Amino acid sequence: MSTLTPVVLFKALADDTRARICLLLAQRGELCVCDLTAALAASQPKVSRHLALLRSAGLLSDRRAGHWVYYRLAVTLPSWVTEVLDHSAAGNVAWLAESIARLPPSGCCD
Amino acid sequence: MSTLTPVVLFKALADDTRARICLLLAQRGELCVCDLTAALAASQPKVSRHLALLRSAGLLSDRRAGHWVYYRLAVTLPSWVTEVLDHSAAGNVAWLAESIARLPPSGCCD
DNA sequence: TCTAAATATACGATTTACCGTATATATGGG
DNA sequence: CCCATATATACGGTAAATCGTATATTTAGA
Repeated sequence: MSTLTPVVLFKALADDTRARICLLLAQRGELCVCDLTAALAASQPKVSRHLALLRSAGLLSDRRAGHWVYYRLAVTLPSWVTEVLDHSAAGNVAWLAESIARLPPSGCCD
Repeated sequence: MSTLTPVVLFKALADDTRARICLLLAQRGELCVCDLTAALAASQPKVSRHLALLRSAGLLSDRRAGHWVYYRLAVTLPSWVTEVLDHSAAGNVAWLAESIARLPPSGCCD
């Protein structure tokens, strides 16, 4: 796990899929892979690959519950990272809404 | 000039040279190309190329004064972008200090 | 223990990003 | 005008990122 310098963070977020995942999680707290796959309208391997990258960058943590794996922002995140994510999410509500609209109303795993 | 979505911003910052330029400017306000070249210990074409990229992304504005060209963060920046830059600069003082240390004490153009 | 569903990884192929070097442009002074 | 300085751009070449497709892994339940 490398140190979370500005460049490391920005590289991690420098992709549409990953930026949306992180801002969605900043807003929603926790989502499972199938929710994210739906929200992003992307293929499952694509989403998984990007989740793995974010996880190994130290940005996300995962939790398995039965068939499903839930992702959230890592709790140990430096405060400046949290600020970056929160302000980015707050300042781009319309942009994020495109993905939120595709989220199953009450989660995909009912 | 494209719209400044999260990904566009993060891509712009996803490079050591560009991240340092932007955070230096967030902290210092205005710097000329030769100052930046010194601070980053990088070649002049390299710095110029990255400055051009940041300028055409709408992040920076430039001002010519005689031989020198001064760069600063664009004044029209959305507030969430300013927040991202300010928090990143504030949360990475030690990382930024490596570059600050190379800045000529009173600017390169005396 | 066999199967189906959810998620993760592997592998090439293609695109994109970055760099060094060379060259162009602009500015002010002699 | 011509020259020196500061800055910008052009051109390949190389490295890195991303993707689609195929396959592996994990889990719960019949």
